[in-house]
Order: sequence, then C-alpha cells, then structure tokens
Amino acid sequence: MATLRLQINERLFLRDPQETALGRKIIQSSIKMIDELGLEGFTFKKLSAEIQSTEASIYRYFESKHKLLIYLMAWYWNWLEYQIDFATNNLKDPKERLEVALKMITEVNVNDDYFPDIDETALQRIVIYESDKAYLTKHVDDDNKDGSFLGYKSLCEKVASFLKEINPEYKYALALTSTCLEASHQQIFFSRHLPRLTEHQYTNGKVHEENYSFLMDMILKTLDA
Amino acid sequence: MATLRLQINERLFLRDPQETALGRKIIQSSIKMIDELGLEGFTFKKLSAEIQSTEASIYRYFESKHKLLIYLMAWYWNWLEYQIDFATNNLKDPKERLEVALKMITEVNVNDDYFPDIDETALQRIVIYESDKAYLTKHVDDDNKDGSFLGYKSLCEKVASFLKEINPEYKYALALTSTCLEASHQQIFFSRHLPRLTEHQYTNGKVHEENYSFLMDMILKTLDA
DNA sequence: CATAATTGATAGTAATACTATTATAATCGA
DNA sequence: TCGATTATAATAGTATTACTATCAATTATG
Repeated sequence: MATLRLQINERLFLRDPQETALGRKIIQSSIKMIDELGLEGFTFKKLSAEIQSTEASIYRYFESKHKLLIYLMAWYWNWLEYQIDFATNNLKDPKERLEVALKMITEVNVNDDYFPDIDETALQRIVIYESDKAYLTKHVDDDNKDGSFLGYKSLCEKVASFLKEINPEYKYALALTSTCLEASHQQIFFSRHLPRLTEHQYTNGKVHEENYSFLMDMILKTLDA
Repeated sequence: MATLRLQINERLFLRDPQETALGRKIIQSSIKMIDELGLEGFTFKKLSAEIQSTEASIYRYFESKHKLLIYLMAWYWNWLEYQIDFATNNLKDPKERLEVALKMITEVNVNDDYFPDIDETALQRIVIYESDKAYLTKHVDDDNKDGSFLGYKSLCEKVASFLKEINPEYKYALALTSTCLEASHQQIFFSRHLPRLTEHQYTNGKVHEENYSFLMDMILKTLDA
C-alpha cells in the first residue's frame, strides 16, 4: 500500500518532522502524550525522556510547545479536508456532498493506513480538548500571518461552498459552517464532561451519530433546504 | 442607587473576595489585567505589584490563577442570567423572551451600575478570549464537582426552556443553546482575528447585531417556528 | 575519506506557580 | 481600652517550565 504525506506549511516548524526518524518520533509520541496528559501536563522534557532524546533536539524541530500544537492541528485539518475531497469526489448532488463531509467531520476517526506514523483517533481527541487553545491567544494575529490556520480556514470554506450550492441566497454560510465545526467537537466534550449542556449521551456510544443528526438538521433547516 | 452582590458558590474561592477591600481590588484589577495581558501573560506576581500587595495575600483568596478564572466566568454567567431574568420578567410570549435573552447574550455589555467594582465590558472580552479555557482541562470533572460551571449550565437550561416552550417537540434544545452560547463569543473572535471563518465584519461595528441576526434566524428555523 | 549536518550531553537562565515563616497592622469582643 | 484574634505584608524559598548556549559525538553526503 502507498503511504502519503501531507504538505504542511513550512513556517510551522524549524525543521520538517516528516523528513527524519527523530522528527517522526516527535510527532508520534507528542500525539500520544498530549492525548494522555493534556496540553498543560505535556512538556518537551517529558517528551524527550519518552523518545530517549533531549529537549535541545526537539527544539530544533519546533520553536515551542505552542507551535507543535499548531502543527498537529494543521495536520489534522489538512487531513480531514483531504478525506472529504476523497469521499466527495464524483458526487454531483451538493446535499449529498454535505452529508458526506459532515459525516467525516463528526464521526470518530479510524486510523488511516496511508499515514502510519499518525494516530488519527488520538489526534481527534486532541482536537476536542486542545484545538481552541491554538488560536485563543494574544499572539493569534502573528500566528495567523504565519499561516497557522490555513488548513482550518480552507476546510471551512470548502464546506461553506457546499452550503452555498444548496442555497446561494443564504447569507451566513461561513458563520454557520464554523459554528458547526466548533460544535462538532464541543458537543462531544460537553456530553462527556458537562452533560447538562447537551442532550447527547456520551454513555450510550452514539454521541457522534446524535451530533451528526443534530448538526445536519440544523444546517438544512437554516438553509431552508 | 442600590448596589447588588451576586452570591457565588463558596467552593470557588478560599476567602470571599466580595467581603474585603483587598478582595475587591483583586477582582477589579484581575479583570483589567487579564483583559490587557491575556490569561497566559497574567500572573499573581504582576497582580500583586499592581494592587500593591503580595502574592501570598492573593493566594489567601484564590487557590490558583485557574480558580480565579473560574470565579470570574461564574460571576459573568450569573450576572448574565440575572440580566435576562430581569429583562424577560413579565414577558408572556416565549419567542419574545428568547429575543430578549439572545439580545443580552450577543450584544456588547454596558457597565452595570449595580455592580460598581466590576467592568462588565472588559469581563465580556475575557469571556470571548478565555472562557473556554476554564473547562478545557484534564481536571474539568473535579472542577465540575465543585460547582464551577453551575452558572453556565443554569443559563443554558434557562434559554433552552424558552426554546422548549416555542417548540416542545424539538429534541436538541440544550445542544442548540450551548452551540449558540459558544458561537456568541466565537464568532466575535473570528470576525476580529480569523475573518475567513465568518461573514460578520468586525470593522463595521455591527458584529454583535449581525451575530444576533445569524443566531436568531438559525434558532427559529431549526425550531420550525 | 573528508566534511558538513545532525543529534546528544550537559549546563544554565529567567520566570512561573506556588508554599512557608515571621512580623506588623487592623479589627473586634469583653 | 485592652487583649486576642485575624488579616495582611515582607521576605524567602522550592520545584518546574520553557527555553538558550556550548561543545562533543555520531551520522550522512558528495
């Protein structure tokens, strides 16, 4: 089977982690550790111990923990957009394309064999818990200038374009899409930790399906489709 | 004019900051400083310098910076719910109640003279930039057990009850409400910092109105109302 | 094989997020 | 008003974090 490689914006790292064994170990283990410890509990020191390297070596790949988070989130959004492209290819009906896209956005990821270094399931959990921290900072404008959020914006525009095809009159396709993208992970978090904020039941194992129904219904009704 | 005091859950602080001059200075200056520096740039050391006190003294009021954030957010959600109660009092029509509530949620706050110590306008900006960080942690379940998020949950349930009155058949009143509450601050952030994620224009000064229209339209259509 | 690039080993720094101790000042009840 | 209690200030100290710097050892490349 072929293995693929996503092209990530060069300004998100100092040295491309996909090019070396050490770089790939950094990515692999940081996903595992951020998933387990949370972003706050995760440090480059712990990571260096885990991969039997040194802090200094990790800093040669990423300027900071925050830049590493941005890299991981960028990878995820790029990957998700590619998944959606792949899955909606050849589909003519925009509504059908929307259905497929929203399915991919809301369902729990299975690991993608095309990218053997990356645990997409763990990465999706990181998206749920940590992705908002990538932009909720005082230096968001600088990060944005470096192209840190291109993947997210591109994905948002793609899905919004499906909405526009369904109803070109609707004025808030982008706002509706970004609201749904955020809700796609927030509702999962709420169902697990703050269950009074949602009807979705984490325990019955169907949160992702419920979330899909909730969001799809909301989008279609809002579009008057 | 009467001044009021919100009753905040005792487990959110070590010593009630509303009871002493020092406590009120802590609240007042932390709002100002978190607004200016961001949560990450804000420290108890800087705060102690600003109010001419010491770190140790501040730690007698709040266990940690994180607990102080939780306190401020709890205060805000309590205040907002009280504002909504006040404004919807005597309104019979649930749709009208919803309109008023959503207005209060989305519009930019004016400072409330009933609470002279608190700059609600700055606090609302903190909600936009920092509120999600109050719960996006590995210890969210412990914080939740301490009642850290009661105010948010209560507000969400109140608004969701308006939706239920409008359409008792709709299954996702809580999910729709929490999605809108989150969107109410996210969209403002996006319009300012990641404008490709929304149609709302921060520059024309009408973001809050646009956001109200966007959300109200979405809610009513989703409810089939 | 020589040279350049990469990594490892080690050390060090300023700042953060606290805790602890003791002294001083303010308040409060008898 | 005195004495006791309590709150605050002053000071010091700790472990950890988020880096930076230096130099030696190793590995890849031409």
